[in-house]
Amino acid sequence: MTAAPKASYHHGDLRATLLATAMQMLEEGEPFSLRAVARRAGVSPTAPYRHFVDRDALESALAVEGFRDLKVDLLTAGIPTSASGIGDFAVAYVKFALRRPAVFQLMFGNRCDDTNDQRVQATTELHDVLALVMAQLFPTADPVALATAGWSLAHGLAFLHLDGKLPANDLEEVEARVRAAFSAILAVQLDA
Amino acid sequence: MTAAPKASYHHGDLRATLLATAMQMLEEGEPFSLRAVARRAGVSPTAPYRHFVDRDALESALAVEGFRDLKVDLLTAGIPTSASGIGDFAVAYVKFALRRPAVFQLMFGNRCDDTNDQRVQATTELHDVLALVMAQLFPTADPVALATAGWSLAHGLAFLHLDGKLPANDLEEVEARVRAAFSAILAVQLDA
DNA sequence: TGTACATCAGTGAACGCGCGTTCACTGATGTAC
DNA sequence: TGTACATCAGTGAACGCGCGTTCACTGATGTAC
Repeated sequence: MTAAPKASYHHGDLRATLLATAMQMLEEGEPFSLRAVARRAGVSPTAPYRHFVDRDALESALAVEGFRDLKVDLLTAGIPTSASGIGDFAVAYVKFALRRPAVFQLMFGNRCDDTNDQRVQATTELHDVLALVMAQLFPTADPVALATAGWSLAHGLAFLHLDGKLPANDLEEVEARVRAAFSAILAVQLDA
Repeated sequence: MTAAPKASYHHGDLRATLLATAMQMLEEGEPFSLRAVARRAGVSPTAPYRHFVDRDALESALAVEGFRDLKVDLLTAGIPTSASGIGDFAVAYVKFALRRPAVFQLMFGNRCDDTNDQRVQATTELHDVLALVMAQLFPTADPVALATAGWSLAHGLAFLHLDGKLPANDLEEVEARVRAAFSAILAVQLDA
């Protein structure tokens, strides 16, 4: 599985190995640290500094990978072409969060004030795509507000499940709850 | 401001002082640790162990305080009696999160599998209240699903703002976005 | 093609840090007679 | 009311931990002549 494009230097491709190792640790729920990643990659504690300026740089690179993967998951679920399609989209989002909680945390659970941070860029991109989708689905509504709402709803469901505040026994239960939440709120009939 | 009900023992009421100090630190964004709290309270690093079995016990007590305060904030905003009232409720929720991010994190950003954990109890209570509210507002809908949706939407908005994924310059901007999100999604007209 | 040199990926020892927690203690407070 | 004692809140030294990061290094690889 370790793709070694050209076994050139000492290790081969330590940068890629470190990223893969770190991602694996995140997925296994192991506590994450530069030293721990190096240890697991079978390399000295300081070797990562040849490839990442500091711990934050590694984290950032992992977050970028996470955003790439999330994008793939969402596109695989399919761009919504109907109101019910939004449910599939949201389910894909929440499932990603539950399958890779530590990665999701890394992607979203950080201040990242820096406007140049790729994490902020990636979320902006997601928001924009959602707005386009909403504009097509509901031509009469405010697409940006709808995009914010849809995203926030999925995001809230993801985090509440992640943190055990909405208890569920299995993934199907979660999926059903996500769909129910979206259809319930979209179906609301306002009185006056 | 330090209420000393009866100056009885050595300190007076160290437990309360520790809680207040810790809460203050959280609100100031200071890194939180047992030692740091003790230091700031002017007491030896081990004194807290007379009142909290371990670090987690202190955290838990702080979270409980947080939930009490959040409840007060929400009730002050007023139980919604109309669809637009939901917006006020959500605004109060998000404002709490932005005003006291570290406390909010402590309350929600934790696994807490333990069913007896007061954090889980508090969230269940919140969910139940919301379901009652929804049942009164929209008698024909599924109140539990609507409660989940409303809560998740507010929760998502809170965390996305907290983590800088929905940039805003001031509180008013956030408030406007929250209201817009709620009214946009509640106003959606489904086609078929 | 062969040799001398430069590069730079990875090493290993060491630093200072703050943490949670233990332990035996001390000394102020509360209580029994 | 006064004294002897028990309680137990807070102390202070010490532990082991893993962390991020620095530094001078070494030795394999790539390159220029």
